[in-house]
Amino acid sequence: MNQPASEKLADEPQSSRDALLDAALELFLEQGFAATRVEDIAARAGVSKGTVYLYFSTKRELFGAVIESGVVERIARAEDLAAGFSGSVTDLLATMLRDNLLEFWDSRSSGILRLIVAEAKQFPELAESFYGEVTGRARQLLARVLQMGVDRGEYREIDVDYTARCILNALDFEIVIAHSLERAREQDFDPQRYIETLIDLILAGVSAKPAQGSSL
Amino acid sequence: MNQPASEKLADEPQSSRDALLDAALELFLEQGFAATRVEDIAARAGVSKGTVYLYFSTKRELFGAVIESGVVERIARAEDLAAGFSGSVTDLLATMLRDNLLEFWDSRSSGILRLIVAEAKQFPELAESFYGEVTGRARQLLARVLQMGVDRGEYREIDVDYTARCILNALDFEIVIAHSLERAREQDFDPQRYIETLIDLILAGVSAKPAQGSSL
Amino acid sequence: MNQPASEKLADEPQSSRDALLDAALELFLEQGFAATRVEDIAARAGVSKGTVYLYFSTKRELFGAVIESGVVERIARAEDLAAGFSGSVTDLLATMLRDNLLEFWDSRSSGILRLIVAEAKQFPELAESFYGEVTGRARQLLARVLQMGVDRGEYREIDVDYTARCILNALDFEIVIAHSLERAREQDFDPQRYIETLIDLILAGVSAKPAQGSSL
Amino acid sequence: MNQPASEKLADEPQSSRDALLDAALELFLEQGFAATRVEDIAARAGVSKGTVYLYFSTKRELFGAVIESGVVERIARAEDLAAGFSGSVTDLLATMLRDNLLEFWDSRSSGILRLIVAEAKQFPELAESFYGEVTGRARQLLARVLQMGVDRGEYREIDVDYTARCILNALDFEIVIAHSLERAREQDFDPQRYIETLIDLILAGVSAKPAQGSSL
DNA sequence: AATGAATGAGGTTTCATTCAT
DNA sequence: GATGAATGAAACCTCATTCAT
Repeated sequence: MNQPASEKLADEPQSSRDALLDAALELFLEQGFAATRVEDIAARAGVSKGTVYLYFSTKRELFGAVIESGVVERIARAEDLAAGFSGSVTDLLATMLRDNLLEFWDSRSSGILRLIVAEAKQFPELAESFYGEVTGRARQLLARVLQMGVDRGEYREIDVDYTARCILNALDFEIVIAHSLERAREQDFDPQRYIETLIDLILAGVSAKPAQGSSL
Repeated sequence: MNQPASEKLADEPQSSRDALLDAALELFLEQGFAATRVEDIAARAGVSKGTVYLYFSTKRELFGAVIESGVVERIARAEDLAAGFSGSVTDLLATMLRDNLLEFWDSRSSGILRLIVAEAKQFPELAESFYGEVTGRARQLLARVLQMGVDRGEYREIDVDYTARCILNALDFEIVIAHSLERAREQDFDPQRYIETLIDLILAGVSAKPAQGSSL
Repeated sequence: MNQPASEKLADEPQSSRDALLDAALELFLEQGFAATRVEDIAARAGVSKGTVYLYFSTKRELFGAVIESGVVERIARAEDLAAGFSGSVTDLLATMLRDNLLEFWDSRSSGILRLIVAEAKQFPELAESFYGEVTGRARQLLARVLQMGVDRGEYREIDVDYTARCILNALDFEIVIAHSLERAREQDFDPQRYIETLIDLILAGVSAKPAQGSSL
Repeated sequence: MNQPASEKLADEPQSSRDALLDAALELFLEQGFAATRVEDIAARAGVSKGTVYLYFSTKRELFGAVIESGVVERIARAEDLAAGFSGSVTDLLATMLRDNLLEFWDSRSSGILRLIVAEAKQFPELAESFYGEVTGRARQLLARVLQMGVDRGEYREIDVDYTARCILNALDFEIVIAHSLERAREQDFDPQRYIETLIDLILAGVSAKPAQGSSL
C-alpha cells in the first residue's frame, strides 16, 4: 500500500524548514542566540545561507519559530499528563514527578527552558509567552492535582498554587543548571537521587499525616 | 585617622575601574553580554572607549571581572549567615529563608545569578566557578543547618545535601524568573507569599513531627 | 480578414513576454532599475520568477528591451507628426507643441525619458541610442519645420538646429520634472499655462515680425 | 604669520568627513547611488569602510549630505547674482545667462542636478527640497529680472514666472544631458552656440520691439 | 512553456580593538 | 591616565540567476 509522500521515516530528509528548525535549536542551545551564525545553521541543516531567508525573514524570527515549536511540543506533553489515572493522589504525584519529569529531563524541550531564560532580555515577548503558556500551564496542572489531594483529605490545607510553584521551580532550575553546566555536573550529581529527595520532601511537606519516611 | 584607599564616600567619584565595573554590570544585566557594546559601558561609566582597555584587555575579561566582583560580594554575604545564632534549628532555617533571602531578592548580586545562567555557554569556566563557589557554598551552609536539625532530632533522617539543593533551587529559579520577566511578574506574583509557602512546605517536609499548620 | 498576431483585444491575456515588458516598465518607472527586483516584475506580470529568464537572459537585457519598446513607440508617434499639414508654419508649430506634446505629457513613453536620464550612467549605449534616435529625431523634425518657416519668410534667420534644441529641452525637462516630483508639482504647476507661455515665447522669438501679443 | 590649523590650503588633507563627501559625490555622479559601494567611497577618500559610519549613519544619509552640500553651494552662487548691476535689463539677462551659467555648466553643482533627477524616486524628499530651494530660487530670481524689464517697458507683457521656467528648463535639461551622455555629446555639441542661440531666442521672444537679430 | 526552491556572491552595517596624541 | 578617530573582520541580509521537475 502506497503511502503519501508526506509521511516520511524519522531519518528521511525532512523539509528544509524542519531541518533548519532542528539545526537552529541545536546551535542556539550550544552557543546561544548571538553567538550562532545564520550560516552555521544553514550548514548544519544542509542548505545554503540564502535558504534560511526563504523560510524565516530574520534570524530573530527563526529563533521565535524554534521556541514556538518547543512550546507546542511541551504543551502536548503536559496535556498528556492530565489523562485518566487511578490510585491515590500521592501515587499520581510521585509518578508525575518521577516518570514524566525524568523523561522530560533529557528531552529537547528541556533545553528550550534554559534558552528562554538566557535570551529573555532579548526576546521579552517570547519569554513571557513561554512562561505563561508552558510553565504556567504545568503549574495549573500540578495545582489541580494538589487540590485534589486536599479535597480528599490526603493533604493538609496548603496554598496549592504557590506550592506548585515551589515544586516546579525546584525541578526547573535543576534542569536549567543541567543544561548550563553539562560537564561539571556529570561528576557529582545524581538526577535520580535528586528527584527522589524532592518527592520525599514534597510528599512529607504536604501530607496530612506525619512524615512517612522517618516515622517509626 | 587614615582610611584605607578603598573606602570612599558614597558620592565620591570612584576610580574609573570601579565605575566601569558598575556600568558593565548594569548593562550586562539589562541586555546580556553580546548585546552590550563596550562603547555603551564606557559612556555609562563616564569615560571614553579607549579607557576600557586600560583596565581590561578584552570585553570578555571585563565580563569576568564583573562576575568575580559579584562572587566576592555574595560569598561575603553568605558567610555572614554562618555567624552565631541561638534558638531552634527551625527558627534559624525560617529566618535564613525569610529575612536573608528576601533581602537578597532585590540585591545586585541576584541579577548575576541570571546573568551566569544566560551566559554559561559562552563562559563555562566562569559559570562553573560561580556555581561551585557561590551556589555550592550556600548549599553546604544550608546542608549543615539541616544536619544540625537532624542531629538534634528536630528533623527526620533526610538527605541533607539534596534537600538543600531542592530548597535553593526553588528559591534561585524564582529569582531568575523575576529578573527575566520583570514586567509580567509584577502583576500576579507575591514574593512574600512565595517565601512563606516555601518555608511552610520545607519545615513540614523535614520535620520529625506531624505537619505543624494543619493537623492537630 | 486576417489580423496580424500583434493586434489583440484590450482585455485579452497578453503573452508572458509582453506582460513582463509592461510590468517591468511600470516598476522601473516607479523605482528605477536597481531598486526593482526581478521577482517583483514577475509577480506583477503574473508569472513566476524563473519565467523571466525564459525571455530575457539578464535583468539588464530586460531593461534594454523595455527601453527599446519605448523607443519604437515614441518614434512612431513622432513620425506621425511629419504627415501632411496645411496652413502657416506658425500654426503647425503651435499645433505640434500644443496638441501633440500635451498628449505626450501623460503618455507612457514620457516616463521613459526620465528613466533614460536616470539610468544613463549604467546604460550608456542605451542612453545614447535613445537620445539619438528619439530626441535627435524629434529635433530634426522640429528643425525642418523651423527651416520651413525661415524659407517662407515667416521667421527670421535663426539657428534652426539649436533653436529646436532649446524648444525641446524646455519641454523635456518639464516632463522629466513632472515624473520625478509627482506629488509636489501637482499643487502649483499648470501644464497648460506652461505650454502656452512656451509657445508664445517661441513664436515671438522666431517671428520675423514684432512680437504679436503686446505691441500693436 | 601663523595661521590657525583650521585654515588649510586647497590640496591639504581635509577632514575625513569632507573627503568622504567629495569622494561620494564623484562616485555617485559617475555610477549613481545604487551602483556605488560604500567601500569604494571610503577607498577614494583614503579611509576605511568603518570610517564612513563614524560620520554618516547610513549610505542614504551620506547621499543626503552630499546633496545638501551641493544645495548650499548652489544657493550661495545664485544669491551672488542678485548683487548690484547697471545697464539695461537685457544686458543683465544676457550676462546672467551667458557668464554665470556657462560657469555653472562645469561646476560641481551642475552634476548634482542630474543626480537629483536620477535618484528622485529613491529620495523624494531630497528631490523636492532641492527643486524647491535651488531651482525654485533661481526661477524667482530670473522672474524678478524679467519683471523689471516689463516694468521698464523693455519687455512686453509676459508671464514672467512661466517664462522663467521655460528659460531655466532649456538650460537645465542641456546640463542634465551633458552629464548623462558625456562621450556622445562632446563630438557634435557646442555649448557656447547653444547659450547664444538661447539668449537670442529669449531676448527676441520677450522684447517689446521687433526681433533684433533679423530686423534690417 | 513554466515553476519555485535553492544558491552564493556581494552588499551594508556593526563593533571590539588599536594607537597616535 | 585618558582620548576618540580609525580600523577591518565578520555578521546579517538581498537578490540575480540556475535548474530539476
